[in-house]
Amino acid sequence: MMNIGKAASASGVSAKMIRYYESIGLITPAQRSDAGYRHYSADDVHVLRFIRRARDLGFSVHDIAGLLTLWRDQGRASADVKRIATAHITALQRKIDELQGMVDTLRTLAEHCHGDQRPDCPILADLDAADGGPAPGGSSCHHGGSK
Amino acid sequence: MMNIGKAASASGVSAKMIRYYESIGLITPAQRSDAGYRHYSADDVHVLRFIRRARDLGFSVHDIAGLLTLWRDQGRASADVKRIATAHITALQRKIDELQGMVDTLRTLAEHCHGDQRPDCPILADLDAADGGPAPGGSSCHHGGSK
DNA sequence: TGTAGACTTTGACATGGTGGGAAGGTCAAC
DNA sequence: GTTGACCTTCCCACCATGTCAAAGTCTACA
Repeated sequence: MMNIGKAASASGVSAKMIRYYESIGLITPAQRSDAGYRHYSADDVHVLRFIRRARDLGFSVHDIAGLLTLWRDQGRASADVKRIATAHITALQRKIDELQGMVDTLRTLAEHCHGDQRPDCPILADLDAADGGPAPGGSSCHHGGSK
Repeated sequence: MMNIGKAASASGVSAKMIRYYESIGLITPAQRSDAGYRHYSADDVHVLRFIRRARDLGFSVHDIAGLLTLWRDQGRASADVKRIATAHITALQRKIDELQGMVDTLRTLAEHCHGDQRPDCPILADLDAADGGPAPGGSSCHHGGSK
């Protein structure tokens, strides 16, 4: 049995996060010493490592709760685990695509920006009037404060 | 001149966010009517659209503050704009790589998970002992609650 | 036995950008 | 004059994590 600091370094989960996970019910409340110190067994640390690994793979705390339940359930169907994982993959991929879209746009804009002393800049021009709507007070650059 | 709701729909920035941007100093405080209602000009909406576009490209509010300053500065150097953009591209790419790493790992694990009624599951096995450290209380699966 | 230092406890507050809602004031149309 | 749509400010929530503070506890050493 070890204190929270030891459990933290052994699991890679900070003491703060261990307390947090306990507070939201992701892990069962730790045993306490007479003085109120939390005590952790090697098995507890094992659970924390599981959580840490799942977090590293980007699973939300909500997902991890599901994975932990399945992990502990000897009669689980691997299909249930796979379902959580594939849903997560899909979400991650969607996020990646979104970010990639931003990068693509920005790269294109940056490529066409000469990046020197001159003020002319396609990046700002894009931000200025990307929607093609009316650009009141001057078309692309030159905005000396609208108020 | 229009009220905040109109400015919101015209710019694509919610009224809530317009007030927030004002509160953090990203935009200058709006003019007020006698009753205290905020009033926005077409130019103000233009600024809001600029912000909206930059947010869509994933720029942080901090970055946008810099971009707005440059936008308004007729004597700016395009190099300054490009610097912000390329730094942002780098950050985005780092995030993408991180997420892609997660996806790659998860895809590999999911591929090897038969996903049927059987409990055996490489995804859980990975989470269980990914660090290769001591797995106290039983190696891979079978954890009927550690407490 | 005392004490120093490392540890633990709870609690509050911050992050970032957004949404929701409550309680109350204003405006426009009818 | 009333109704309904709008506006105001203020507070709370998210998600996962960090920081800091005040106070209590344990351990090792003199």
